[in-house]
Formats: sequence, structure tokens, C-alpha cells
Amino acid sequence: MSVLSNSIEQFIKELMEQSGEVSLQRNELAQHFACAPSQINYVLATRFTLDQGYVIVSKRGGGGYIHVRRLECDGENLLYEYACNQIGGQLPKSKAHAMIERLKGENIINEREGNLLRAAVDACAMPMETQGEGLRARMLRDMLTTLITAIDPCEEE
Amino acid sequence: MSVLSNSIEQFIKELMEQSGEVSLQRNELAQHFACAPSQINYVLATRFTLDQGYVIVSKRGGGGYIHVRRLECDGENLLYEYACNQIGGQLPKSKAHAMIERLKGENIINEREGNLLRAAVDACAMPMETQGEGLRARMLRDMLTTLITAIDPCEEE
DNA sequence: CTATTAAGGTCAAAGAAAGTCAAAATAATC
DNA sequence: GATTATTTTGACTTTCTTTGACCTTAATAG
Repeated sequence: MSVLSNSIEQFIKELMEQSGEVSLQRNELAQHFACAPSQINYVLATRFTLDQGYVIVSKRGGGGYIHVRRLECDGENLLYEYACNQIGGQLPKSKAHAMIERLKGENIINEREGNLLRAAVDACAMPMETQGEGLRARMLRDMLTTLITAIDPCEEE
Repeated sequence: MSVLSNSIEQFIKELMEQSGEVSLQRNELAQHFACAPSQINYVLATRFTLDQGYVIVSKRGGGGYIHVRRLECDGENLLYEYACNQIGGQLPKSKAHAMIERLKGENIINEREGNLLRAAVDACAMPMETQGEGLRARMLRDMLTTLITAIDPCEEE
């Protein structure tokens, strides 16, 4: 039962224990577990997904890194629900607009943020629609994800 | 961190702290960081671009120098400038990022808004579309335009 | 005026990460 | 035992950084 991926997963989770985040060096970690570097990507891709409540940011090149952060977020969160469950491969504009309105109504985003989301969503309409909806879905999901990630809430005071 | 370029970037920014400008000797600086002189050019070229709000003037030969100045700019004007003049038919991701950083630096948008813009801009990159850049340009322009329109400024904290 | 010296500029190659993808190897399931 | 799903690996790609060899420009000493 000694699946490598499980060990790596555990290891990373322990590193994140206190602060809820960690910065990794892919090659270093791979060396520590004596495995292929891409194994690390596999672990991240299968055990640290957004669905599972993690956000990953990385940079290539000299001084590169992989940063993993755990979202502290109840499943109740509407942003989370939208980003993970509601937005599929395709997303009609009307549905996107409805979501944005709802988020505004719930005071999860403010007016300005709503405007930004709407502008982005609408801009995705023009090219060949076949690809357009996939792009729109991906984009709105990514945008909502950044809002989950954000530490500070949208309310200005 | 721990990357030379970051240290040099920080160093220069500290020198500029008070007056918003600084005059450097390339060789001297390179010596201070024990690196190739052209490393300084690399840092300037990647972290002190016009898009990021810096102007660089230099002179060769005896008594040569490199002068770096940070541009200050009114918020509405910068948005206007970007939306109307800077964003053409095509917009490379790097330039979009630089603009977003600048807007954040000038407190025209806050962290959350910057994240939204970045997510949107990045999402336009994925398919192999040749006109991906056209889409990105159009989208960022539309988003910035909504910020101009908005009445209330982005209050944070 | 010319030669020398003292700057800074350019560019491409090498180095240092991380990403992708699909084939091979295991493990699970029926 | 055969089929399907998951893991592991490795070759190749992309991105960012660092260096070095060579080029251009300006000041100044003869």
C-alpha cells in the first residue's frame, strides 16, 4: 500500500500544517522521494485541486517555485460552489450574468467587481462561439477562484 | 526570493524610495552584486519598464550613468491612457501584467481587482488562437473602461 | 584632431527551474 | 484472468535568469 503519491501528499500536507501554505522546489522534493519530478505534478494535479480546496501558483526558470495554499472556506461559500460545481465546460452568457447578479446580491462582490466580471464575460462572446463558451467558463471560474483566494473581503469600510 | 534579479530590483527601489528617482553607475552596481554588468540591464528591462511606470535615461562614455525615475500619475488619466492609447489590437500577456501592476502600484485598483484582471487576462492565453491577443486586448480594454465609468473609487481597508 | 579610456548597450548561449504528455508499470475491479 | 483505472517515469517543451563576448558612445589627454 506504499503508494508514493500518498507519501508525497502527506508530506506536503504536513508542511502546510501551521500556516496553511507552503512553497516547494519541485526538483528538490522529487529528489527527496527519489522519483521523477513530474511525479510531483501528478500529486498536485490529483490531490491538491481546487475541488479539494487548494490553489497552486508556480513560476518557472531560475528561482522558480511551486506555491500551494489551502483555502479555508466552508462549502457553503457561494463563490466556491460556483467555481467548483456550477461552472462546467460551457457557460452561456445568461447564466454567467445570473451568477454575477447573485454574488452582488449576497454582497460577496461589490459593484465594481461585478462590472469587471461582466465586462470580461461579455468580451468572450465575439469569436467563433464554439470555443467561446469554453473560454468564458474557464475565465469566470478562474476569476471567482481568485476571489476565494483573496484574504481580505470585498467590503470597503 | 534568493534570486539575484529580485535583490537588485529591491535595492534599486529602496534607493528610489524618497525622491522617486535614482542615478546609478552600472558597473559599480554590478560589482556590488558581483554579477555581470548586463545583469543590471536585464533587471531594468524586466522590472522597470515604461508599462510598469518607470522611465530610464542613460548616457554612455566617461561620466556615464543610468537614471531611473518613477512616474506618478492621476488615476483617471492612467486608466484613460491605457484604455484609449496603450491597448491596441494585440496585447502580449507580459504587457497586460505590467499594466495591472502599475494600476495597483498607483492605488487605482486594489489587490482583489488586480487578481480579477490578471485571471481574465491569463485565461485568454490558453487556446492556440492567433487572435487570442486580440481578444485579450479587447477584454482588458473593456474592463478598464468599466473602471473609468464607475463613480466610486476603489477604497481598501 | 586623434587615440585612449571609460562608461553603457546588445544579443545570443548556457543554466535553472517548472510544465506537458503519453507510454509503461501497477493496482483494482469484475 | 481480463479489463479498467491509477501511478510512475522519461523525453521534450516553455519560461525565466545569468553570463560573456563584442559593439557604441562620450570625455579627455596628447
